[in-house]
Amino acid sequence: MIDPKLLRTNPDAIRRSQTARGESAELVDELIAADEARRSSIAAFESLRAEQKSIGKDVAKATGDAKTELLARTKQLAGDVKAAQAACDAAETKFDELMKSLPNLVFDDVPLGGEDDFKVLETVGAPRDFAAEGIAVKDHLELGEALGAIDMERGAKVSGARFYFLTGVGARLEFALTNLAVNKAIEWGFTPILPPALVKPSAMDGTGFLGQAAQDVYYLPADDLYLVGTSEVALAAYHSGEIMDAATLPRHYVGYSPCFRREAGSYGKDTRGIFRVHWFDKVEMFVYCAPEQAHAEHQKLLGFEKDFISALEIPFQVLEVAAGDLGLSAARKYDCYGWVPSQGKYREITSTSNCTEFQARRLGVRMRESGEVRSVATLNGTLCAMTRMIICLLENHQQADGSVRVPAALRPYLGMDVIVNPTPSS
RNA sequence: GGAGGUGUCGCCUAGUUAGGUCUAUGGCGCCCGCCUGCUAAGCGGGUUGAGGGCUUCAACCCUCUCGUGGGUUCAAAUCCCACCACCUCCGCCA
Repeated sequence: MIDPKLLRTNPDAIRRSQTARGESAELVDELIAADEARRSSIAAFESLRAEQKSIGKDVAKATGDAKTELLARTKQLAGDVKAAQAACDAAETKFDELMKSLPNLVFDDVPLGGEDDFKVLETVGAPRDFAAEGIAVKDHLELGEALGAIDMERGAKVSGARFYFLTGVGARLEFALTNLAVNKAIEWGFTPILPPALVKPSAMDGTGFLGQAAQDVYYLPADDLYLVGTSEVALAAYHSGEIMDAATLPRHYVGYSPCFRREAGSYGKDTRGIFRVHWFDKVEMFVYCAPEQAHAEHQKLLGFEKDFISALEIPFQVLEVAAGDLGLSAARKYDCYGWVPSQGKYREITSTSNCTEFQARRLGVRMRESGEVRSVATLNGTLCAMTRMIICLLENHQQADGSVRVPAALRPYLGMDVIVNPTPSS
């Protein structure tokens, strides 16, 4: 949720943001009307309530006829108050609903346009010239199956399409990546957290995943719980309803959790291997900070992502996502796209968003600074999404004989310099 | 899953049996002042929180707030219902 005061102080800023996102600006006028209705109904209720309260005290003191008389008056008042309260609730509910459907304010310098209008900020490293090395590029699935690392067939047998087993060195790769990522994050000052992967509707909604993204979310009706699509959800809701001392900000958390995505609407897209799956594990960074610190924190998160990808020696590009492709909560988003040799292109492996106060306001996360209370800003960023990182590792570091070179940073964690074909087995 | 208990303003706590100055008691802590070589102790005063209004600031005003949400009533911390969290015991379980 954005700051409702903006409706009165600077509605044009909201209109501009809506236009940049390619969404209707009419919502702003609806909101202004709803805000006015809400405010006047509150004022009406409050004055009635004040009268009722003061008469109530007289009743307590009065006796005999005077009391009977007062009681008759208060009875009338009670009905009016009840009606005013109902009107008030209705107006508030309507306003809140509209307000919740309004996406975050996009920063003015975010590139305009949609999915394909991202801006490439930087290219780091260069793809290998496999042809010059005389290597026929294999994709991650071919490599992974040969190495006994990935088992898609049994994934489908047990759980269905877009499920997989990581086996042997595949499983070890995930453990190694997880430990490398978490250890790096700890060095950077993050507090590691293992968050729950099932959350209440309030957590899901507060982080903005129940809007247009709702059809991509797994829901357990018997328990009224959602499976998270990212640990961001639980990490953001972690401090919900709390007021934090400003001196304790910024707070850096690094979470590790499974991520569940229905991938509705992506049928037929990226169907091979583990690129687009219903479940994967991810190490995620999350930051709570004062709004004025948010931009600097965002740059830091991006820096950490670049550091991690670089350590794994994956060529990549840094993109700034266009306004029309931002989620509900983000005011700005950077993606890192890693090189996927078998596809001959860069594909998304990390994403970091500055959500400013949008999520914090929905979740009631605030800070107290010299007596003043206001919303914090939240930011999130992928450190390591396992499946996609494994794809990049296998493909970029494959060698002519089908083995895979292990980048130096990962060797101590994986315990090997090169991943070679195991002795054949079923 | 079954049985019982608990939830009050930072922490502890009185109030719930008979609904009404509860505009919530007291202690601890904290803040200000006095006193005092310094500190401690002592003495006096202040201290629920949130949202909104007004405003240069301060002051001030309003609403909400006794786990949450409903209900009864002129009036609810107090009565009724539902839910949530925690604790104890039983059962089940990695």
